[in-house]
Amino acid sequence: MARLPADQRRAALVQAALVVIARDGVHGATTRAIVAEAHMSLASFHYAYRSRDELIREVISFVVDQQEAVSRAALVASDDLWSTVRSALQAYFELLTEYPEREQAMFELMHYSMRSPELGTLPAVQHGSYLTAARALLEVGATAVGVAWTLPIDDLARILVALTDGLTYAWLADRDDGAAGRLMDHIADTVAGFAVTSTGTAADAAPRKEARR
Amino acid sequence: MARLPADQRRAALVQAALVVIARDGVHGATTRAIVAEAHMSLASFHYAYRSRDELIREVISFVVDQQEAVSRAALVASDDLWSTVRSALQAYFELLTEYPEREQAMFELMHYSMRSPELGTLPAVQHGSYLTAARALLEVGATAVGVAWTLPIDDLARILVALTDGLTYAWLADRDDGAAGRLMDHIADTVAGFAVTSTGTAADAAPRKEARR
DNA sequence: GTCTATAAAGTGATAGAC
DNA sequence: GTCTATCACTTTATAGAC
Repeated sequence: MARLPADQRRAALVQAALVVIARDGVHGATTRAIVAEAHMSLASFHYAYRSRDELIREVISFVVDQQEAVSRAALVASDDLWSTVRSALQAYFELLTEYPEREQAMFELMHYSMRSPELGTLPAVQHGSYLTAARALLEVGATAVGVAWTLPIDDLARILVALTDGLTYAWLADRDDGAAGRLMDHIADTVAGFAVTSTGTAADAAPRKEARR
Repeated sequence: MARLPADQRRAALVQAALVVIARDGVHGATTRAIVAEAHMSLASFHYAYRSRDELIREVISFVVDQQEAVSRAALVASDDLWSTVRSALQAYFELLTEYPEREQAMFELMHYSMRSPELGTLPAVQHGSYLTAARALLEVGATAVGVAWTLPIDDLARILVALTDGLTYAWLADRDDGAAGRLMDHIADTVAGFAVTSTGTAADAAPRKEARR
């Protein structure tokens, strides 16, 4: 194996670990499986990392940071609020259906952190980053369409995250695309239902609302 | 160790496994840890079960069945729909805060099943039982108060389950009781918002709705 | 820095005495 | 039916040659 600077080797191991975790779960992400994925020897692993836990810790930190960056880039405001939310959800859902193992890996990493006394603080950070991303989406959507929220944006962000987590969990369990679509419609309804036009009072920023049912 | 009929020994091992999984996670639920919890020898385990996986499979079946029974018993209709939903959520939430490890164990068991080709069908079953429980709650609540739903009850059940999963997940991550309470208020709002009085047309079965915000 | 070889401990499962 | 003792294997981590 070529000689690599330590930090570059560490980065390669983090990437390999992500692949293995997505494929085999956190449980299957042994040091041997990871170094095989990275085409390294077992000793090289312990040259770069003191222990397996130290690597897993860095994997979690990495996905938290990355998560924040990705969701920030996914914000593209449509012409109306409902469509903005709905298409953002659709984009996420398509990512989910294309790489289900990846989303499942996120859940598993979170549960792993919760079990580790040393990593116990990371789930709150990870969830906080989801809330931050949701708030950013809501802010962009609101200013783009010119509406305000009828409840604290932190509360609305939490509702949005809860619904999205539930959507992910349900789809991972039963893979029902149709039900997922109807659930996403409802999520857009919910968000749009909390909007009022800045000037007027009613919430006609949502073209779809709960009609057609 | 006393001589036990096989099925009784199997039941004891399932219970012990649940304790260990709640305490140490699915990963920590080794055969040795489980028999220690059950005060048995390692050989007794393999006398009752062919393999560890066979036990885990039965553990999952057990929690799915139990889950269905528990939620069926928790249905006590209040005077109005909003309160019925809200108090059912509160009861669940208090269970969650008292035994967080138990709820986390449910999630972990589900993820474990998803990774196992042999157990791959169980997550859909487990999720289906959640949906069934939610539908039962909605039916009891509706008939007790005399309302009908403005969308298919299966869709509403899915919304309810998604929100509850999201509630659980968020609280496990950040342990924010206040935010959880506000989220439960919103869930009750959502459900009540889909109700219409059987005679009239408006949905004044909900005393709280989205007001006071 | 990178490798092979190996230590030390843990795992699921089984043999065989009682 | 229940036990102790042990097999065969995998795990993380390290020693030491190069």
